[in-house]
Amino acid sequence: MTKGEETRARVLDSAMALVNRKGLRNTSMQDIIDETGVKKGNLYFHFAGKDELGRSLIMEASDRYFEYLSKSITSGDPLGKVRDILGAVLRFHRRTGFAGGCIFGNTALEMSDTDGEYAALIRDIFDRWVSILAGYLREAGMMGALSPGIKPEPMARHIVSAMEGSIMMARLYKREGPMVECIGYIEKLIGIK
Amino acid sequence: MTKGEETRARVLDSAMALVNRKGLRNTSMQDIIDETGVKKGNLYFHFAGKDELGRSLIMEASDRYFEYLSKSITSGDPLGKVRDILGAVLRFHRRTGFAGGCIFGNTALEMSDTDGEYAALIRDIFDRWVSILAGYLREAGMMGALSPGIKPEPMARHIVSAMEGSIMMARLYKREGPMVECIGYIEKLIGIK
DNA sequence: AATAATGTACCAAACGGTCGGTACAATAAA
DNA sequence: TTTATTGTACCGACCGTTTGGTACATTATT
Repeated sequence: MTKGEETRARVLDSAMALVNRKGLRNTSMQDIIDETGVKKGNLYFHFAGKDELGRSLIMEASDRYFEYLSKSITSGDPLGKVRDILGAVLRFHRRTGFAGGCIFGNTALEMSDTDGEYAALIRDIFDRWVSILAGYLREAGMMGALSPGIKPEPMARHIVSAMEGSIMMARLYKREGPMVECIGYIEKLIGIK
Repeated sequence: MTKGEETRARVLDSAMALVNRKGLRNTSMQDIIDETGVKKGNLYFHFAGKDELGRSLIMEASDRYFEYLSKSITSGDPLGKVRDILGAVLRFHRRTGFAGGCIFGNTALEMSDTDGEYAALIRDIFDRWVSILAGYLREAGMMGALSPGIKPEPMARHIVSAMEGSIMMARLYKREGPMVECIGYIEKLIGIK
């Protein structure tokens, strides 16, 4: 790792924390400068502008997120894997004290009607999450483990959607209740327990 | 309605639309001036500042929203009333082409970690929505119409939370699917159909 | 006449971004 | 083995614009 790469990584790290807490638009280049100590000229040497920094940041966050999720899968059966994933999401937010919420959901709401590029980026991330869940649900369906009348694709979309809502509520109330309850109802729907 | 009241209402109207689409922080006083034609001095005569304008706006939006919801209830039985409400929410967002999303959810995500006053305001609105739904669910429970094992309060919280998630997704994908599916799964959970 | 409402001109601070220039290590040419 | 040349990394002053907000004179309304 060269000196430049290290600087870039440090910026991305700090920026991710800032954006998660304050949102993309409300995080200024100056905020990042203040927190990292990286000077303005250098910051613009590593990133073409705020837009590129923002996009790099979202992609980096998504890489880390999916790696974390896949590491958290320990069960053998498909519905167990779904449960592992939902549990991992809960643990992730519990660790942050429900501050910041989901950086993808936040950015989606912040940018989806004003910046099409960001919206497309976020859609890809959610699509990827949906397709992972749908895969496991389909597997469960073929094994007869899925509740009757539950279709994998729509259910997977609903899981992601409902979880995002619960993350938002957990953040707003600073309580884990909304996420715990959401996971419980999802498990009831797909037939876990 | 005096001329001043009319001006104030017009500002609130335009600002609501702008904030719904672009968010509170990304809507500038200048944006409101440009859209309403109201001059700067006049705007600051009617509102002490952006903060007061924002709070007035959220409260006005919540008044309109709950009035719209209560008007949409036509069923006699409690679960029918819940269904009426969810349908009204869907119709509301269908009418906007799923642009803007939920102004309360948007503001919650935008402000909850940086401005405690806004967070409290939004929590009150969601609490009110939850208590309306919980009341109907409790009624249904006493009539034996509610699915076994479903507790009114947590379920009501989950409904609001999941609906917010689905509104976010509907906005991001510009499709009604997420909301329609969400309503379907909620109805399945509480025992409608 | 009094007050409610509006218009115009201005302000300091913060914004994203650009600029010319420096420090230094690695390589190439003399 | 010096001496040029090059490329990466970094620095801080500065630019134009936008931000929320103020001051104050002017016009309508009661």
